[in-house]
This record gives sequence, structure tokens and C-alpha cells, in this order.
Amino acid sequence: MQGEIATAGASPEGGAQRPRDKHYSTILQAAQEEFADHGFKGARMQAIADRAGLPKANVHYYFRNKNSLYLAVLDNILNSWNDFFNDVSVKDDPAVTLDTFIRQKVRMSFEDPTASRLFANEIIQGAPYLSGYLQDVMKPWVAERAEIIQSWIDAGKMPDTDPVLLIFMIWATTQHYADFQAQVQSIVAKPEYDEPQMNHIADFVSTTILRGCGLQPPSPISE
Amino acid sequence: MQGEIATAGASPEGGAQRPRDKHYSTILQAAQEEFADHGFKGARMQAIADRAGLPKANVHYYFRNKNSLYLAVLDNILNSWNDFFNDVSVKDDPAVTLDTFIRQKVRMSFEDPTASRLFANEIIQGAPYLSGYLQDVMKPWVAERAEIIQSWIDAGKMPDTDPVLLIFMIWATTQHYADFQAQVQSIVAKPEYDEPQMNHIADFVSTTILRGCGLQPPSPISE
DNA sequence: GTCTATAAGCTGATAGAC
DNA sequence: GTCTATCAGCTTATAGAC
Repeated sequence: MQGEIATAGASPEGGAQRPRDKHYSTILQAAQEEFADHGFKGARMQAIADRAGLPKANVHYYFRNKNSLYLAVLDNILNSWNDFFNDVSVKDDPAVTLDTFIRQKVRMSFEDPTASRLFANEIIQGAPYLSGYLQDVMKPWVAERAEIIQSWIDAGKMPDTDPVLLIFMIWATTQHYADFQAQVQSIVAKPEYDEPQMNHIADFVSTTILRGCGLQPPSPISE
Repeated sequence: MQGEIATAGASPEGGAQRPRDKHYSTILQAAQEEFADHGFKGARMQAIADRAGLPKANVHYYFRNKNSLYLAVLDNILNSWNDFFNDVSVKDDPAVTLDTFIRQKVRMSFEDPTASRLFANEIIQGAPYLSGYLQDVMKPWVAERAEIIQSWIDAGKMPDTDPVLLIFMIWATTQHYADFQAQVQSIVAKPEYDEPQMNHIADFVSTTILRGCGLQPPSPISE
């Protein structure tokens, strides 16, 4: 669609993207929240400026227009999402690996829910800016992890299952707590997420999914 | 927030809401798609009119304004979502009941994904129009189902688990295929959902979740 | 680099002819 | 009931002073 992310090259040097000034990252964060709350079309540049505590024209000084700001936010999020479940090999233990992956994902949902919500908004709305990313980055990523899971199955380390659907299930159950935070909190009647709640959820999700694919959870809990 | 759904009384008579004309439901459907794609703020009355194949003023003839149209769409969706997992009692078999519930939810995701996406948009964006519904309808609904699951646990029909988190897991995994359809289809490389795919997914989700809470799936598949 | 003022275009809503 | 024409207000983006 109108200017997709170009497989998003990682940041030039090691550190964070070295914002030209502190304002750059402030605006990026403000934009992430606004886009997460209202989607691309619903987001307002004025609202982003307000969240950042800056006049609107200042936002336009750092980012050419709404479109490029949105792409910058997406790029920022996707880069921060690498390094999860990445360095996995056939030799690893399925239960330990999946447990670690699930707990990392739950922690991400709790620590940066707006990033997850922004991504969810983009996908729900048909991924107009990310269809290239899904094809070029995410699809191969899934294929590689699915291959590893399949190799575990072939090696008799775990019972037969659909590796791709297993990855979808982990995504769905973990991201749910970021994306549907309003619903979850309304039902469990807690104003905010806290650490014990996160651990309880991580225990439940990991235990249930691992047992669900016939694996023994590495650290048995609550039973 | 600005005019919530008032616990949404069901339609007066038995049948569908008896639209004043065919246009009424046409607009409702068009609005559902537009709101699902862009959220409340991002949706455009002109786009809804275009989708319905009507001039914009005609839309305003049937619905006072954007707000009331959005509420009508939400009301319509929520009413159609009743009667699922509703008539369940302590005497029922957990495996059969959960399996049926999961398969119904998967089918809904495949048959009316825009309804699910619209709801997802609303929740992701903080449930500004549905916070009352979550509190007044959904929270008690979950509490009642959780009680039944807990009674199964107490009766020794299934191992101990967190009933509320189990419901969340079923929601998350089934709705995922509607809400993240763009991502799923991009990764499995199919242009559209079809019946065999739906059955494969329903089998996987049901089998994995049931086994995950220590239940024997009622109709063993693929293993 | 920062910010006020404003241009140019879009959007929700309505008036009023048919 | 239907639809063209149009208004008032909002939204993105920029010009230009500091």
C-alpha cells in the first residue's frame, strides 16, 4: 500500500536509534500510544503532539507527515521484537524452549502493551502497511521455527502436532493480555496488571500449552 | 463514555430486528465492515455509504449520526453472540462441552470475521463504548461459566486449573483466526479460509486445549 | 530548532428539491 | 423515502517570525 516498511533494516549502530534529540523518541512514544488507541486513520496529529507535550508543528519538524511517522513507529516496534525465540536449534529441549518463549511473550504483553496493540490494530485492519513485512520477514521466521518444532517431533521429543498452529496459539494467548487488556481487567476486576498476576498467567499459559502438546512443563506449578 | 450500550435488550419479536427496509440492514452491514477496518474514529460515513451503495445523506436518514450507527452495529453483534456456551450445567461432560464451545467459536471466527474484528477494535482501543457491557453482561457471564468449570474440578471430572484463564485462552485462540486473518493468511499462504482449513484448526485448538487441561478429547483426530 | 498563524482539504451533518 | 448541494468545523500540513 502507500509506502510500506522495507523489511526494516536494523538500526545502524549497536545502541538505540540515537534520536537526533530527546524529542524524537518522545514523539515516537506518543505516536505509538495514539496509533495504538485509534489506528492509523483514527489517530490525530494534534493528539500526538499533546501526548508529547509539544506544539503540532514541532512534530512535523521531526516527521515529514503522518504516514512517515506511522512507519517510523512500526519500524521501531518491529526492530524491538527481534531476538525472541531466535537462537533455537534442533538440539534444544522442546519443553524448556517453548516455556521460555511463552514467558518472554507474556512479559512483553505486560511491559509494552501499546506496542502489541498497535501491531494488532494494523493486522486487524488488514495490514495495509505491513503486508510486505508479513511476507518477507514474518513468514520465513515462522517457517524456520516450524521446521525446528517438526524436527523435535521427528526425533520423538514430542508428539505430533501442527507446528504453525502451535505458534499461532502461543501468539494468540500471550498477546491477548496486551490487546484485550480492557476486557481482561474488567472481568478480573483489577485496575492494573501486576507482577504476581503476570506470573500466574505465564504459569497457566505455559503449563496448559505444553501439556496440550504432550510435553511435561519444565517447572510444575500449582498442581 | 459517550452513550454506551444499555445492556442491549434483545430484539422485540422473535425474528431479526425487522428492519424498516432492506436498506437498514444493508447500511448496518456496511458499517460493520467499515468500523471493523478502521475503528470508530477512523471510520468514514462516506465510506459506509459507498460500501452500502447509497448516497451519504441516505445513511443519515436511517441513523441520526455516526455515534448511534456505531451503537446499532455493536448492539446487533452482541445480540447475535448470545446462546453460546449458555445452557451448560454441572452435570454436563467437560470434554464434550468445551469441545463444542471451541468449535462454535472457531466457526464464528470463520463465518463472521468482521464482527469479531469490530469487537476487537473496540476492546483494543480501550472499550470506550462497551465498558458498561463488559461489567454488566460479560463479567457475570464469565463468572457463571467459571463456576461451572470449578464445579467440574471439585467433582473430580477434570484436574485443577484456572477457569477464567481457560475461558480467556479459548477466546484468544479462536478469535485469533478472525482478528488476525491477514497475518494468518499471509503466513499459511492461502488467499481465503475454507472449510477443511477451518476443521483442521478446530481440531487442533480443541485437542490441544482439552489435553492442556488434562481432558481426553471426545473425538480423537490425526493422532 | 521552536512555535504561532493560517492555508487547503476533508468530514459529519443538514437543508431542501424531488 | 431519496438524493444533490452545501455548510460549519475539524485535520493535515506549511509558511514564516523568532
